[in-house]
Amino acid sequence: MWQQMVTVVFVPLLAYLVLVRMHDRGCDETFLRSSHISKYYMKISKEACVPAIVSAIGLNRCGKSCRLRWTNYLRPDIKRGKFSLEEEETILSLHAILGNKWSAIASHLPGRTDNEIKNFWNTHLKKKLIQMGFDPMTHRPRTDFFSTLPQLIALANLRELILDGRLQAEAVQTMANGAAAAAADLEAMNMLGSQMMPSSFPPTMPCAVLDNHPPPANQENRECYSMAGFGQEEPPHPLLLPPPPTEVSVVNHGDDRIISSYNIWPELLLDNQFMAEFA
DNA sequence: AACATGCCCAACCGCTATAAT
DNA sequence: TATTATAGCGGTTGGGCATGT
Repeated sequence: MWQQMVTVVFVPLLAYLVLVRMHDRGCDETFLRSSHISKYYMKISKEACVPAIVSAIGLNRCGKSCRLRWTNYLRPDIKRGKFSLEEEETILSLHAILGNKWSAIASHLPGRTDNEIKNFWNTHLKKKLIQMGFDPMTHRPRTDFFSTLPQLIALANLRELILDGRLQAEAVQTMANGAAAAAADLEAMNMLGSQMMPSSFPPTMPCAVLDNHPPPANQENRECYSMAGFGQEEPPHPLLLPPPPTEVSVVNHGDDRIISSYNIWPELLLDNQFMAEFA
């Protein structure tokens, strides 16, 4: 009886005290990673023991704070360091499909927390996309005023040069033609943009639905953009687009004969609940 | 050296869903 | 069934640090 109590109650409690205390005093990461005691906390954290522990050791953390600190920082399987190119590409691809579903994205990146991915997105990837001229939410080329600002400034500078008479007549003619074409393109893009996404985005026009499951929002956007013929001349980087529906075949175990096949949105392939029902 | 600025990231906040009582 | 506690999630904040002036 006493032996059981010691094993079940006191050892995990002691382990957690040591873990938190040592970390709060700046214990090194190697200890946390190699230590087997952290696994006890994995068990007890699910059992509402945290508030008792918090009050017992006088930490300035509530249970919730402890849990967050564990999941986002102390957990031994957390991967540290910079994101690799592969991880970056994975995040971009998944974000195109899932949007700001950080936990869903994190589930496909072992060792990375949703918080870490969210921070990486907000501090790096989002800016990167904006600099590249893409809307970070839709992964589509931006059509708003600020995204075309550099081109507008270039046009304004060109006009100044022409008015100053600093350019040769022939060069002026060539550049002016190009500028006029660019301005027409810009105007067309902006007109289309204002028609497609005036105040409410994503657009609400009806789009294709497969197998009674609505397509992901980004896919819906893409369908609508595609129907409007938008962005067809300069397709965005493949990593920025959600992938098309995937064909899934149901095969007979006996003779490998294909019984039937379905088109399923990639987002649903990542959805365990849907796949369980599908199976 | 002192201050300003910008970046990074752990932690916090508020909300919803779920479990326990 | 109603209430309370906890877990999980996404958005946001603020402190520490590096760099620039």
